[in-house]
Amino acid sequence: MPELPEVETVRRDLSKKLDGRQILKIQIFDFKNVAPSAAFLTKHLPQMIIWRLDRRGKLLIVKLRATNSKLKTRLKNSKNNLLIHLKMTGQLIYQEKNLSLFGGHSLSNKSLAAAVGGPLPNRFTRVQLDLSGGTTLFFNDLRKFAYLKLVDDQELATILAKNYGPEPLSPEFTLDFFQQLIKRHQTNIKALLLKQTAIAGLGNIYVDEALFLADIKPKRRAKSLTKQEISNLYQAINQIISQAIKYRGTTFSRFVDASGRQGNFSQHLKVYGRAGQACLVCQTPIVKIKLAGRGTHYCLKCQR
DNA sequence: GTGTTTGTTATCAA
DNA sequence: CTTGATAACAAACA
Repeated sequence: MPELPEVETVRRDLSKKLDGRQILKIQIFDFKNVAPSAAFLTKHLPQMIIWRLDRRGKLLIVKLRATNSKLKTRLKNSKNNLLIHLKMTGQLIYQEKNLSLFGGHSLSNKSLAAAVGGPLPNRFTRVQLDLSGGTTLFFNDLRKFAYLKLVDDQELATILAKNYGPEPLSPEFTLDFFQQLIKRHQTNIKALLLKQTAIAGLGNIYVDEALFLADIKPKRRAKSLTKQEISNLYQAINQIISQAIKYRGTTFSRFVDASGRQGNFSQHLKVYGRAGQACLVCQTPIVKIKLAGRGTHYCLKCQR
């Protein structure tokens, strides 16, 4: 379940590998979640150059540019932003020329094979991009939720403005903003933190972790939080997100980085996935309930 | 066969 | 109009 830290890990990895590379060929094996259409991408992506990778919340933005001036003119107001959303089980895996991740070299191991699904391309590969220098980018997705969408600058601006609130660690995410956001909502605090239009980037894992760190029960009405609690939660969110980025994200089911490796933050999780196990602070068993339609983990004693 | 997993959107109610 | 709550989607796994 890639959330902000996982997408940021992929963005940083891929940025080093992809910046300046040319797209030579695109093969689309699954057409369902490709926009505007598979035919459009197949026609327009080849020859484009990847010049930068951006991210907004959980959305990865591949900035493209044309290779020659003729093409540039034609594409001036054209679709040169490739949006990639990994949703639940999407993966972007980069492979060097003649160097399979499974070819018996050092990275090859069982957990890697399990998370990726075997040598690439495999049955989970939805799109394959052949790039300059003999390199390849595989877009894998077990469940078909993840998508690719090619848009122009105008569409991109609209999408970002409409769907994404400020994100943790950004200048826009101030304590003042956070206090006002929380005060004007009646819903439970977990549902609010999950809402991307309110705050972009948090998902189920980091919401549970941040609420534990701030000693706040997920079911609490947002409005009922005291000024001190809001401040604690604000700090908890920033701390969890920056730690998770530092540890290259959390692998719970299938997240892998651009080299197919799992994230290291899993071992730092304090409540997510620990139902029935002792709270690391007070030893009370962690409970699991359903809230906002999601599995929700918390400590009955620590979180009020 | 059943229940579980979650990011996001659709839908409906107030 | 906004806000809130819930179902639905997808596919594999225990």
